[in-house]
Amino acid sequence: MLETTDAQADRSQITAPHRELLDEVLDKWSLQVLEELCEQPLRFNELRRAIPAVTQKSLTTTLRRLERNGMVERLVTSTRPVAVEYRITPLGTTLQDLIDALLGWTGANMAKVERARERFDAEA
Amino acid sequence: MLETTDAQADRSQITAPHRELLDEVLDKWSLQVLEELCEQPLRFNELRRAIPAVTQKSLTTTLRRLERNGMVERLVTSTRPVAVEYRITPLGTTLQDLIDALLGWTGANMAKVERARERFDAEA
DNA sequence: CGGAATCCTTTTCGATACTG
DNA sequence: CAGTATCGAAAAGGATTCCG
Repeated sequence: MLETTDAQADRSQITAPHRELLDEVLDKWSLQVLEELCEQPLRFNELRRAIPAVTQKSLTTTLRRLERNGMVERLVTSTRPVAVEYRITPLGTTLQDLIDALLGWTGANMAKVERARERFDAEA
Repeated sequence: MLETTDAQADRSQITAPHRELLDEVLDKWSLQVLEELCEQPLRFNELRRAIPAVTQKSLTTTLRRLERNGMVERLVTSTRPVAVEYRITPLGTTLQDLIDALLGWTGANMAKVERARERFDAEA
């Protein structure tokens, strides 16, 4: 049978909200921010230093989105110059294994990918 | 000690090429294309129909990138109107478990994320 | 059928300046 | 310190037209 059963079909039946969530949580900067915060809570400028390539604007956007999605929480200490600490939430930690798996995958397959790229670029 | 050992540090020591690869392979359309091709080889217009929201331009770009990275292969049959079939490569299939895990994660946590969003939007 | 080429609109982005 | 506001440049995306 070529037709899938209902039980088989549900794997490809991913709804748009699910994909949008992955987009928000797995993008370039989110991934790096989550990596850092999984290790330890950090303040805004500590994150900037930990991820040198990120601009202040992008970091703000990324943190707001992660906060909105419940991945990180923002703790404000009302001292003289305010101190803002970002830390991973329990929900955020559920992503850690997946992120590790993704990074593990790149580590394991990067060489093959680069050879594929060379082949592709060569024939063009 | 706050300093990480060399052994601990390598988890966060992800190089830029690794992240770029994830960006190319996990983006919005790539994810859906890989899902489809993991199930069965498809032709260009079959993919368009399987992913109604994608434009011809975006699909072309996505397929070229996946092909360049060795995730899919492009098979041209020189019939009268050419037939082009796309199929997942062995390297591409190594991503399937990760994609399934990602989709599983969204399924398991989507409700929590939506509640987090409501809380966040409410206090704003 | 499977695109490439073009045009145009729309996000996105970095840089800069300013604020509590 | 931790942002917001603004502006211009750059990149991405959609619609349309054309081609082997």
